[in-house]
Formats: sequence, structure tokens, C-alpha cells
Amino acid sequence: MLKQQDRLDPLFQAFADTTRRAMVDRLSKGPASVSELAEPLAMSLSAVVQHLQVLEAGGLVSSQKVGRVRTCRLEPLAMGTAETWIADRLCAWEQRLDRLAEFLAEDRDPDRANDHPRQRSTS
Amino acid sequence: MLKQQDRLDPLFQAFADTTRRAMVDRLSKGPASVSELAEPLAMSLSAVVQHLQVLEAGGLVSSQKVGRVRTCRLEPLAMGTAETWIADRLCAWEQRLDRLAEFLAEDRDPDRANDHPRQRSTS
DNA sequence: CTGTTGTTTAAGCATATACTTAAGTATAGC
DNA sequence: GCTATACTTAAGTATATGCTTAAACAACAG
Repeated sequence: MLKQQDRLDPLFQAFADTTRRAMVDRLSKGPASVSELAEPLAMSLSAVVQHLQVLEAGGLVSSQKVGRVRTCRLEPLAMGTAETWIADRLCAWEQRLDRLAEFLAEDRDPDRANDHPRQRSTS
Repeated sequence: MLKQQDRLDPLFQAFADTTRRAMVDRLSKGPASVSELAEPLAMSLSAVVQHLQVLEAGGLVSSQKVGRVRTCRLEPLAMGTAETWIADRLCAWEQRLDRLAEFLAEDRDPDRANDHPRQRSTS
């Protein structure tokens, strides 16, 4: 099982631009063609297509062409991968705070010091 | 109340690099000095400081100097801002699926079509 | 076949990123 | 004061990004 950590760079890169986030926001309301995506954006169609490539490289968006129109849709799994990465670190941060609070509680109430074996300063 | 949408670019940019995510990961386990952050990384201290500046520009990390050592810590609020932005779009995407399922259910069971007034194809 | 629509590709350009090395500054300890 | 430690700053460089314009191309519509 290969780590997909390698794919996180282009994934987060895809989010790091206002225009691309606007496109993701649009696609969260449902699939859209390239020109529908471009319509509210103040730039050339060509630029939009390039942003689309960045979004696809990040795995955030997939698309398929039918006739002459390319329909784009959001990839919720990739969205979830990004969200989870952040949530995991927030969780670790909070757990550390919990342990800190526990440690401080033991200092206040030494009788409970043995609940969780832990070194305490004896100086 | 000014939108903080402007700050999302540098926020997500901060996540878009393996080295910086490693630093965030380290800081999720607790505060660290600049050299502690740099120690596991295969690059110059100078490069690490520059990554740190990107993290601070994104609001993900804050730091303060005491004596000659700068201590860095994670900013959970900024982490939450990024997570929430993604979660909100995922939520919108799922709600659209729900409405779609509802619509299809009405098609299968026309008696319930009036529960939620909605146009249906008559062709 | 001919034009319009929807996209695609290529080339070019200004700025931003991700480093490097080298030199500088500010404590802390002896 | 002298020296090691912990950064800090500056300058340089290679590659990446975010656009632009112009020129295809492909699929309908008449």
C-alpha cells in the first residue's frame, strides 16, 4: 500500500487560489461545463482551463467530454482527504492539551498521580 | 465585518508543501524552536525559516522569541478555518445529492410529488 | 459545405517559489 | 571580553505559476 502523501502537495495547491476555490464552490452545487465555470470569472477561457488542470491534478475535480462539451464534477473523496489531514493534526493538538490539563490536575491533586504513571519534577 | 476570504490564499498555500506539512505535523505535537523544527529536515536552516514565514503568513503558526530562541506553536483557529472551508463545500455537495435522491424518489412514487413543489418534465 | 459554439493547444511573459551560500546580529556561558 | 549557539538577512538562481493572445480543432445547426 503506497502512501498517498505524495499527492497532498498538488491537492492543497489546488485550494491555494481564489479562482480555483470559486470553481470548487460552484462545483459543490453541481456539475458544470467549462464555459459555465468560466462565465463568472474575470479572465480568459484559456486561464480557466489551466486552473481546471490544476484542480484535476490535485484530484479535486474530474471531467468527461460528451460531444463538444466537457462536464466537470467535484471529487468528494479528495475533498475528504484534505479535510482529514487537517482534522488529524487538530486532533493531535487537542489531545496534547488534554494531557497537559491532566498533568496539571495531578499536580493539584497528588493522590491521583498513579492513575497514569508519569514523571513529575521532584526538585 | 471584513471577509477573511482574502486570507484563504496564503492559508491553503501554507499547506501546499511537504516540508511545511511536516512542520505543522511536528507542531501539532507541541511547540518547538526553529532548530528543533529544522532538525529532521534535509535543508538549510535558512530554508526552514523561509517555510516558517510562509506558515506565519498563512496564520497557521505563531512564534515568539525569548532570549535567542524562537518558539513556534500551531494556531488551531487557522487550521479550523481551512478545515471548515472544505467541510462546507463537501456539505453543499452532499445536500445536492440528497435533493437529487428526493427528486428521483418522487419520480418513482408520484403520490409524494406534492411534498416538495417542484417542476417535473411533462414531455 | 459553412459558420458558430465549446473547447484545446502553443507560445510568451511577469512574478512568485523553493531553495542555496555567505555574512550579520543577538544572547548565553565561561 | 571571547566564543559557541540560535537565529536573521541578503543576494542569487532555477523552476513553477498565473495569466495573455493567437491559432487550432471538433461537433452541431442550418
